[in-house]
Amino acid sequence: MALKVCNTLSRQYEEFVPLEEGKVSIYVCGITPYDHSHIGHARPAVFWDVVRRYLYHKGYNVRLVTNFTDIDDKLIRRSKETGIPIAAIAEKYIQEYLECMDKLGVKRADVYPRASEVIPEIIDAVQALIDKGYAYESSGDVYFRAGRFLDYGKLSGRKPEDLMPGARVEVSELKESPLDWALWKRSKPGEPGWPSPWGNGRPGWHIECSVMVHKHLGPQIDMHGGGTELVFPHHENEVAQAEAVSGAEPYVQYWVHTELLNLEGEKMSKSLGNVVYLYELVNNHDPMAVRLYLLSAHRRKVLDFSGELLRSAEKGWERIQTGYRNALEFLANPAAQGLRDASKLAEATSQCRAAFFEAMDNDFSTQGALAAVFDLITAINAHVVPQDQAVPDPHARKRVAEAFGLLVQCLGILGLVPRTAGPALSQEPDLGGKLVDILVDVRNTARQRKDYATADYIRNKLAELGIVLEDTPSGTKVRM
RNA sequence: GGCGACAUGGCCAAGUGGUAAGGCAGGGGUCUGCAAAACCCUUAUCCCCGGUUCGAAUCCGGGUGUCGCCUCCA
Repeated sequence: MALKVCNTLSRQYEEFVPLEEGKVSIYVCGITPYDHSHIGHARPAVFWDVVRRYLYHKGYNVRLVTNFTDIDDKLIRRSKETGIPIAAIAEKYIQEYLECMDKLGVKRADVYPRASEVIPEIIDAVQALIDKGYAYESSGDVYFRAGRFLDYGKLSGRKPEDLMPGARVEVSELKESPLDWALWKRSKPGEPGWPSPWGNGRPGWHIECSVMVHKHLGPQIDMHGGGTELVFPHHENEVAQAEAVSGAEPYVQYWVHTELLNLEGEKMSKSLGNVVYLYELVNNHDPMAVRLYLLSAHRRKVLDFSGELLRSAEKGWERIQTGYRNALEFLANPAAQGLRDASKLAEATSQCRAAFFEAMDNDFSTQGALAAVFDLITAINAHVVPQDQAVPDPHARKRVAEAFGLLVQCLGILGLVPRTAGPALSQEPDLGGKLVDILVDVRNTARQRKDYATADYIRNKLAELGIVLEDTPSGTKVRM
């Protein structure tokens, strides 16, 4: 099967062929750590984590680089307001971001370069652009001459002449043209700066990414990601800078953008006060349910966030885990030798396998892949039944192992990790587990006496503590 | 003003020409002391109007609507 990717540059689905066989280089624009990360930041992170896992599954050696913009106007402003050094602010929010990513099951990137670490490389790139006539110095600032780059506008589909009228571009007498952008900014008093051939200054925003890509991945890369709002001007400018410096074209083979995430229909904005912070979300909800929610729509569609949608994902995630446990318990029990219909389970397994990989190959359609997972769960639950309802079958264990193996593989690619806490607390030697076991015993004794008032009381009280009791033909199950 | 995306059942969401995946919610059943979980059954002709085609949610044209970008932003 061939992987197809919808490329922002061509606006078409293209078969994925890496520059170098067996290797994939990916750069994804990261965050500016001047405040708490919000749910929107998690979308590209989770999406690219899945891409990375899938490419790995397909046998590629994947190298992923994501930056932190730790020099920026917002950080400078924040530092002035609070009196806290820029580096300390950045460090705090970078750590918080990484902790949230860990909880969401996002694997760490191979490199997390920071703008402040590549100042020499940035100065070299800016100098190279000046030398080639693509940039000019003006009162201590250095600007990129947009008009000089003939392909300017090819990524975003904009023509330079369209951008002039009505556009709210920054007007500056220092620029030759309103379209030009700053590669290097002279530091004002009190602002951080680094010595350069043009005086004390700091890098403009766009240049850091091109430089980091070049430094960590080379002049040309396979995939570049980020939110759609970055297509113009950020990525457009990046292309111009990178190709002007290196002469290598295309800078990026596949531009893969993720759509934005809205909050109850509106753009998240601090001024509106409708921001959902990631650390709160991840601490108050099962991070895996959050992850499932983030994967519930294709990356190129706007995703809306609401409590209702999160609850929906939480229920769905519980369902997946129930099926997972169901198969696991069967396999853990050597006496289990029967299924409702072993051949149907086998058939369903192979259909789900095909559907899952077809969806993933189709521009990483995680929602389609999830549909296959849910179908697999349904098949497992329908056929892995209590043994008194099962039909003994010599292939039963093999069939369940296949289905479970596929489930583990699919969840692994999607990065969804079921709770590993055993199905029964009795397997855990801690005091709490033992106490619950005693209560379950007491309750079952009461049930035998038909003392349902006592039985329900115990069940309800445990439920209040988040401990769920389920009576099944094979005994009472305990779930946390 | 320019560029672009999207409009599918109560909510969310697939579908890249052949007769509508999946999740949540709802209804009916099975199971259960009752629950829970699970399983089975059940709810759509795809914004509107034209056109192309044997055949379109899927292609083309025109409307209407929602949203995003063009200024910091995942």
